[in-house]
Amino acid sequence: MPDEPSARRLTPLRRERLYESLAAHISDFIEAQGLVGGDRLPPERQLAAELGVSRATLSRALAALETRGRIEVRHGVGALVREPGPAGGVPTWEASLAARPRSEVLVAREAVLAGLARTAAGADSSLRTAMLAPDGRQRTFDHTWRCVRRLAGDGLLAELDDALAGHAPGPGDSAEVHQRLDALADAVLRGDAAAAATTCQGMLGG
Amino acid sequence: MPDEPSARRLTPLRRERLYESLAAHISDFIEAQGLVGGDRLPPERQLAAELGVSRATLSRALAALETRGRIEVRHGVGALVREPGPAGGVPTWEASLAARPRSEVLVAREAVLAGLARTAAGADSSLRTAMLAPDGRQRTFDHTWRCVRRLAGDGLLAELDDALAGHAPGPGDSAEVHQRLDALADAVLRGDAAAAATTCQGMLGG
DNA sequence: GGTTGTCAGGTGGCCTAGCCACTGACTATC
DNA sequence: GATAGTCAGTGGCTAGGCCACCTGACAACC
Repeated sequence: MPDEPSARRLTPLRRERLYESLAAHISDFIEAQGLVGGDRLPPERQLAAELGVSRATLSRALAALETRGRIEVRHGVGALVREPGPAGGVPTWEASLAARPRSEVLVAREAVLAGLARTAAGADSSLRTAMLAPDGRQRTFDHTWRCVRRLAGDGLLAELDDALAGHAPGPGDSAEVHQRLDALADAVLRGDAAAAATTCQGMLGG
Repeated sequence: MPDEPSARRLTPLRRERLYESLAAHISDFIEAQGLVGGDRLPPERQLAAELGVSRATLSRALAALETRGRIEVRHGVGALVREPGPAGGVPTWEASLAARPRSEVLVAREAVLAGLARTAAGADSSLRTAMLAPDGRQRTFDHTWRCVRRLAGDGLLAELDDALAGHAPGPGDSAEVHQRLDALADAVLRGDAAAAATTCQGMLGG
């Protein structure tokens, strides 16, 4: 099948919804008027009339602006322009983590570790056995941890772990760590969620 | 102006809009039904009728889910579940949390809770006694939790808790929760970090 | 004078009802 | 077989309305 004429193919023309253009328009309006944090936008009824749209559509545009952090809509009060937070806008993982001392990141990751271990202990029994059987188990943090992560799936905790791992390295290969890893693996293997979580506590911070 | 009674000051009680709860509800529904990328949600009219809300409100909930990247709404087609991909750009707290089903947020917050409880148990002994003495202790989740949070300080875990709390409410006031809260408070009071953390496990998810 | 209670006006939240625009599949037609 | 027309189902948007909420002013009370 020839698929090369993509160069001449028309793009699907991503139709923009009215309330989305409206949101952009209002955002421009905020800037043009020089409105700053705390200033109030005109009431919905008036704004809708001036813009020539229904109040429902305008309201959706405002809701969109709110989820983007540009304004704050309060029942009985109105739509308030929001001061762009530190580093302009919505906080990102990176910004938050970079601003914290590593000790805090370690504590946080430890908590995430415990949560993941707990989740892993609740995974399917045969899966746990296949991945963590005592024989052939490698006692490095990275290996054991990969197994636990695999068992725990890729939920929000996993995403957190990824983000945190970039700002705080795992432990080394000391005898104490090995002991902990064995205990962790055994607890997960047994399906003992509480024990698995407890084992993780203090694993990184010493 | 005296400003010290901040301890007794009530929180503004962030009211949740119907369409926001609805969005969370639908997100749960997607997960419960095991819908994956490309699957279609029921049409708006039917969904609205089943959920007992107006179509306008339901539509707003879907719009919210769309801006968060959980679904894609196409005119004339329907609402399609989106595969949770990297989805471009720097990940923000909001985007990451909103794109996840509430169950995952609960699990994550539980892990954070355990970490904070553990930290609180390591706080200064006199502080712990002052805040969590058995007499005069209020057994609501919010109150006990505020004390633990205060004891744990405002590190990265606290920031995480704030972010997560916005996307998954705490537990109610059942007898089982009260029992857990008592156990938690006692563990923190004793300075038993492991017990404090263990008590938190399963507190939110049941 | 300061405090407290009341109330009306303005605001957003949500609803009902409906029309319009878009999409996709089906069906004649050539 | 390919094409064009048709149609049912879908989301987009509008109009008008009621309700819950917040605020500020004002009156009543200490």
